[in-house]
Amino acid sequence: MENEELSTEEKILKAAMEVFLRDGYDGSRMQDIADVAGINKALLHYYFRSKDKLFEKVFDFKIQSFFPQVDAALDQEGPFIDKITFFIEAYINFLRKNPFLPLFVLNTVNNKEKAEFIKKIPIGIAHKIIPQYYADLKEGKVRTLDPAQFVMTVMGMCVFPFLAKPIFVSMLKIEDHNFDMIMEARINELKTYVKLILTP
Amino acid sequence: MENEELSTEEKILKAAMEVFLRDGYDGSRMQDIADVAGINKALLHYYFRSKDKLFEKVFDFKIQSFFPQVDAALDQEGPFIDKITFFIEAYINFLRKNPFLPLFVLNTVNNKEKAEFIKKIPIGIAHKIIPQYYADLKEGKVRTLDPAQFVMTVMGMCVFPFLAKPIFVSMLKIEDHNFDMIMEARINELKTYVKLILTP
DNA sequence: GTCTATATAAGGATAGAC
DNA sequence: GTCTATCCTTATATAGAC
Repeated sequence: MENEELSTEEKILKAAMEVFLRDGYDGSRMQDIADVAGINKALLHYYFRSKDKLFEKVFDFKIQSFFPQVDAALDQEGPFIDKITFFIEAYINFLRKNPFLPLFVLNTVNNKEKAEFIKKIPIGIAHKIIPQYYADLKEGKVRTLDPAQFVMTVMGMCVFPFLAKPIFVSMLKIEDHNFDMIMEARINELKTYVKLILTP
Repeated sequence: MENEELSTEEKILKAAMEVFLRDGYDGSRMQDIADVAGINKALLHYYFRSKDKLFEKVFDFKIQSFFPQVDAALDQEGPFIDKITFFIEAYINFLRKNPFLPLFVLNTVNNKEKAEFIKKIPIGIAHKIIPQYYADLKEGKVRTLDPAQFVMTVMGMCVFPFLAKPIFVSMLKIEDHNFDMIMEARINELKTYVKLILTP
């Protein structure tokens, strides 16, 4: 809580990220954000005018730390299988540090008031990945499958445990602090899965 | 809209399901539910006392139509691989008819006010599936892997496209009505994937 | 820039007539 | 059981002093 060095605007943004990600837009209160920031409610409006505008700033910031970083894993040269395994590692390691982000993003794009936020999401994965798949297919390096289905599968394998963490913690009877270890181990488990799926 | 035959209580429940599943607990308004039900707000409280109580009824009802039906796929005898492929088919076909249910459940169990609702979820899959996996492993019928990780994977493969539907519709540039066709095709695609992962 | 006090609106819940 | 009218709390937003 070394907020001493942050400007008021930064303190507000930091607090807003914490509260919006934890409670969602509808479940968040401006008063809660002010409390976490250690300032009063009026200042939120002084800096950001409205709850909507503050939320949009938080969403923009989080999106920019999310998709580009993970998509970058797809940018380097190499065979399709390598790109995918690299993506899995980057994605899960990012989620281990940002476990609430997936539900936050999914709620936003599924919210009828916020549906146009989908435009803010830079969805590079399909474009970057699918041509590479077909190139490798021609060379016999990968099995025949539907690359769109495969992309959905890989993303789901990575993200879902973070979304359903309370259910898995309860179902598998694990301690909360064990969860991160399981996610770390999951990286290699998923690499094995995708190699089995992709190798002809 | 043949609500004529329904009792008032049933009309309210039906409307509450629609609104709570679409907008979430925090995003839902008692007035919206009353409007959808075609009655006035006071009647909601007459029948269900409070928003919390109404929500709990909706959650209970949906959970009872969800987990038991899908878990039942795991109950019949047979090899592990067959159970999994049967589960995939039952699960995806259920989700095609209930596309909003996953986000609704995940938001509920991740909501700090509703976290104890996790106890209502009958999580049979781990108990039913993991012993069967080890039995088949001894007979050399399945590859060595971590069954807990595998369960998370299968669930994620099935559920995630429904959670992220707006993103995939945008990313893959598909029409909204094509989505269901893709999910239908997904059943066989996923059956192939799990066979590749599981077969020694 | 930061605070306290307050305006204004929204939404859950209830009272009371029919 | 069903309605209209209203209460009361909560929450966003603003006014104005410092």
